[in-house]
Amino acid sequence: MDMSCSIKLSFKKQMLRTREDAIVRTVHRLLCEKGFDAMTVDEVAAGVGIAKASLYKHFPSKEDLAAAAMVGVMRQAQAFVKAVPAELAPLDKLRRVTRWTLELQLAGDMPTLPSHNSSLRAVLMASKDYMDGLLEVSDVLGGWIEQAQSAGQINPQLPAIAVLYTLFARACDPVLEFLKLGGQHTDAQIADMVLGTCFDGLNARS
Amino acid sequence: MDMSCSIKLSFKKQMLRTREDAIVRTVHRLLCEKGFDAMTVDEVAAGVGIAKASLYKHFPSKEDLAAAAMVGVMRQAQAFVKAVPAELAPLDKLRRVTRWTLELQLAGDMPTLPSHNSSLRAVLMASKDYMDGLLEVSDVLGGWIEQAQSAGQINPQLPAIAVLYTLFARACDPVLEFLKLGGQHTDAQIADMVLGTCFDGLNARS
DNA sequence: GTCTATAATCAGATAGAC
DNA sequence: GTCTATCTGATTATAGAC
Repeated sequence: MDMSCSIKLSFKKQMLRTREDAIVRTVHRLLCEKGFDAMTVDEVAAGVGIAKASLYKHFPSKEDLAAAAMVGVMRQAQAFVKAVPAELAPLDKLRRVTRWTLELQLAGDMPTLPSHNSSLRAVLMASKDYMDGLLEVSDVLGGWIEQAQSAGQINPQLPAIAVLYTLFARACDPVLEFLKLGGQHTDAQIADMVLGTCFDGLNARS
Repeated sequence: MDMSCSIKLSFKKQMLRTREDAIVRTVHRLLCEKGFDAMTVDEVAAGVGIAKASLYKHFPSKEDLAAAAMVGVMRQAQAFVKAVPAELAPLDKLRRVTRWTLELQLAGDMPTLPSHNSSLRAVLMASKDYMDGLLEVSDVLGGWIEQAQSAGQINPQLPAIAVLYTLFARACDPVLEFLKLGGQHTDAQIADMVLGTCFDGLNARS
């Protein structure tokens, strides 16, 4: 008897979800194109094709808009990490994930956030979805790092956390952008150089 | 006969110079503490102890304030590079300069600018003092890089410009900040780790 | 050149009708 | 939930007296 009602509700929910997906996609695109600071809420509204006030019915602040987009990025990362072939050596797993972040940036598909914005950090850290993803990715990578160190593939004298941060930092490495602007190398060459520098260093191998 | 006049002028100029030095010092401090975006012109005026309108008699814009501070940083860099002992191996010269930038950051003495701000970039690139310093530092480092590559100390397969960018990027490496926040290591240890990772890579040496 | 006071602008967020 | 219209606060920059 109330089937029509439940169908209506589900339909409404689906519409809501679709609308919010459209918002998040626009936010993601703008974060990739110009970064958090340069992105305005007006632009987001215009990009989605709705009024700014409507945006605020879905997300309470600009920071929450960005956080929603970052949850999507983190989900992508979780999916990629899970799909890394288990039979690879730990070092090769780390290289694959790192290369993936480099390629995302080179393709213009990596959002850039200001690392010193405290209100943004607060919202990100208050997001359970984001933090769960970040922690899971960190755990998996951390395990690979320790395995690689035990196997003598990664310098065992480095604290694992330092290795983890160094890999995370590749996801916003300004070297990529500068080399790309130079126009002297293909994206693949740039990725190879930065990946090589990260793992092998600048020194010539002895 | 007009000696008193020329003395007065010189005195005035000296006062002007002193005042502008005070402004630049305050700007430098605020750029180190909070970065360009978070720094407001009101804060600069309050820090110097003068009215905001007076600031604008000395510098035409916020960007020019930052540029003046960056000229000072660039002069420091030029002086440091010049003082590197000529008898060192090229690789060791590069390591010294890189370590110096790491220590500046760890000491909280490195200004942070938003790399995507176009108006700021325009003002910086229009500053002859800044660009001259940047070019000279780049030239000297570039020479050392090529020497180190010829001597087989730095990977000769890497384009020199990629090496240069990689070293410049250490001057704003977020890994330093994260490791410092962790509180598990001293500044010296952090500098050692990042310097080692930069030149030797994450891999265990074969 | 320095000040007080104010302009001008921009962007995040909200009120209230529908 | 969506809209138009507006508020609010922050911030860069300037006018004009002294």
